[in-house]
Amino acid sequence: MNKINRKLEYALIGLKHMRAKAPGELTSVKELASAYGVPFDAASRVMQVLAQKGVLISEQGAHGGYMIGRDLARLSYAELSEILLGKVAIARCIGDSADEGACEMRGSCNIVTPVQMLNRKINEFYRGLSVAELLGVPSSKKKREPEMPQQNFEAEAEA
Amino acid sequence: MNKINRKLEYALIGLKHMRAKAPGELTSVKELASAYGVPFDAASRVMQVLAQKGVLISEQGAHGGYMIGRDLARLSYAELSEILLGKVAIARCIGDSADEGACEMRGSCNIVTPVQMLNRKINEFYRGLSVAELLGVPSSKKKREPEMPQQNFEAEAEA
DNA sequence: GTTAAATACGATCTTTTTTGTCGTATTTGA
DNA sequence: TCAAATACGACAAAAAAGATCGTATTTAAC
Repeated sequence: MNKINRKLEYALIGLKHMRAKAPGELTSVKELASAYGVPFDAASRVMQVLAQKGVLISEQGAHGGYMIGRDLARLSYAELSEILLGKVAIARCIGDSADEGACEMRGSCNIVTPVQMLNRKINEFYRGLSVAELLGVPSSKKKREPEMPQQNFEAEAEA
Repeated sequence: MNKINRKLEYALIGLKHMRAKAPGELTSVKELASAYGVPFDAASRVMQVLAQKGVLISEQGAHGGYMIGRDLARLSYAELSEILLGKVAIARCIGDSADEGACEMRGSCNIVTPVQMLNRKINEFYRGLSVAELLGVPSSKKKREPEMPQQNFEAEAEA
């Protein structure tokens, strides 16, 4: 669950759109659909999930809509991804505890450790990347370019 | 194409297995299938592709098989992934030139830049990570004592 | 109060992607 | 000549992703 899929796209599109608005101003899904061509139902579902998790705040009824409910500088890309797609797992053998035994080759697999390490590195990177940063800080603030955790696969193995 | 899928798994499993062998010693797909439970046909095709690209060297005929054909320290994970899955693309709008216009939302999309930035970072990371490193360098830490018995199939499994 | 516009959400259908299998040809050592 | 291996195109099955439908609920405006 690593690739940016439609859910994640719709989330980012919506968040970027809403971030440009005045505080308290709402955005309807219809607005997103007509502005970006995203499918109404699918995008709607994504916003609902984000609202459940507090990333967005929803107002029901006529003139309802969504607005940003959390400081995006304190929302990591990892967290956003987890909300929509579940834990960041670069392969089957990683997954949530539910899928833990998903791979039938466990036990005879000789690459469990490498895969786990790679997954950990990706995770660290995603966790250190805020959604605000990803979307591009609109103000004049200096943007910190987060780097992938560099090399040292062996060195950090026991960290 | 970012996630480790079966193709990449079979490739890594095979490479790790072959790396433990003496120079010139061949590994048949049948051997991989019985040792790790990987499906013969699927794994076979992966090895064929790797052989076409010079990562492996194939010997046909009876007693044939594959052996490593390139220094894995100079083969990046990015390159391996590209051979099997095409260019590393974290979203549709990135892809190979063929898929370039794959996303119908281009033109109205407000997150092209963020997605490209993220893709670039991932790419850099994958490009700086060698397959040797990923599989765990069997050097300093795990230096093998002078020539243990060679048929160490089971010994390789590290799960 | 009725209506219109919006979110809420379960269920299902469709499409796409991934994965595995089959059939056949070719190579090569014994 | 046979057996064991790679080579490879074509197809089938399975899984995942994505979109849509139906209905309920909320709320502002009239």
